[in-house]
Amino acid sequence: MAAWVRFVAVLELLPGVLDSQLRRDSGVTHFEYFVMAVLSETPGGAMRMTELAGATNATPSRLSHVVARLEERGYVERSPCPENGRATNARLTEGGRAKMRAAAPGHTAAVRRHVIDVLSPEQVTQLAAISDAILGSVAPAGPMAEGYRRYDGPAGESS
Amino acid sequence: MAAWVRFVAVLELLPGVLDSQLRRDSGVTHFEYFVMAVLSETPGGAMRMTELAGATNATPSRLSHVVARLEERGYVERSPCPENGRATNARLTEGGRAKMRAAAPGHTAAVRRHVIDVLSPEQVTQLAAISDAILGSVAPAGPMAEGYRRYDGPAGESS
DNA sequence: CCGCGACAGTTGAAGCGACAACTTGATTCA
DNA sequence: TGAATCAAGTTGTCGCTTCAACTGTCGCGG
Repeated sequence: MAAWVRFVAVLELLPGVLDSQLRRDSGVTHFEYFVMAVLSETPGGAMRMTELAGATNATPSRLSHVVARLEERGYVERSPCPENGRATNARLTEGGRAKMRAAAPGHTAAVRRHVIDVLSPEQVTQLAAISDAILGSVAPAGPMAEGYRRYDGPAGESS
Repeated sequence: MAAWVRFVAVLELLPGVLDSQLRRDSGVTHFEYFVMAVLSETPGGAMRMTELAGATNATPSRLSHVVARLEERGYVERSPCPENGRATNARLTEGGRAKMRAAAPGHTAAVRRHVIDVLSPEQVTQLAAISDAILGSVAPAGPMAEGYRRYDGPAGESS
């Protein structure tokens, strides 16, 4: 029970801290940053909306709103998929890539300072296993099933 | 960084799952439930707003809005503090207590199903320690007291 | 006694996310 | 072929959180 109360506090506070840092320093939310980070790591530079929604653990609706805002600011471009008339491809623009380059150092520093650096290497490993276990019970019941699994294999370079 | 990506997914998905369960089964949000839970555990049954904000990791503004909604629904009552004219005491009503009794079983079951039961006892202990460490860097003045700050500026080294 | 700053809490506007309804393109099958 | 069905996204609305500004109170120095 004590563990749960502390964990709830983390769930409540940490997103706000990360959001604040990115918004203050770079004018983007953490989720916007994460969306652009995922896009910046795709080989082709473009990704279909549903796939992007799965990779970012977002509902299609949320992703649509966010990408619309990012497009308005010139960080992302949307274009209808040639092969699939109902699909849409999202692609990071050069401006979006520049925004990422500018925002990444501050964000990674914040993540390290608030999470990674305060944990021992074993605790980081433990956190990965714990997160995995929780995701296993939460993701199937959540809005996005199986989406997080695309991060199972390789160790990504995001954030 | 693989650990971080998984943890971000948990931060993104878990609150939504808990919120959904409580909202669907009991018509309250997770934060509303948490506020009432803290109130229900106070010896006197009442608590100052600032103290309650600290205990629930919320900003004064957020707590004010939430308590106003809870008061409208008859779950909480506010009364000016006799000793301190500028302070306000929040107290759980009998209706609020009944709401808690009705909502608690489903919520604790959800917490167990999605978090506690999928972790080993050692992992629960590890999660408590990890949460504690993160809280230490995220809420420098401590979440149970005032002095809660959202972001205290860049202090780390950029890589 | 009065003014000034800090404290406790509230309020209103703006932004973001959830939910549901909708549009449009693909698929299935008789 | 053509209607029923499903999939991919989008949109509109509503509720919650945040931010800044505000009201009222306490404490203190002059």
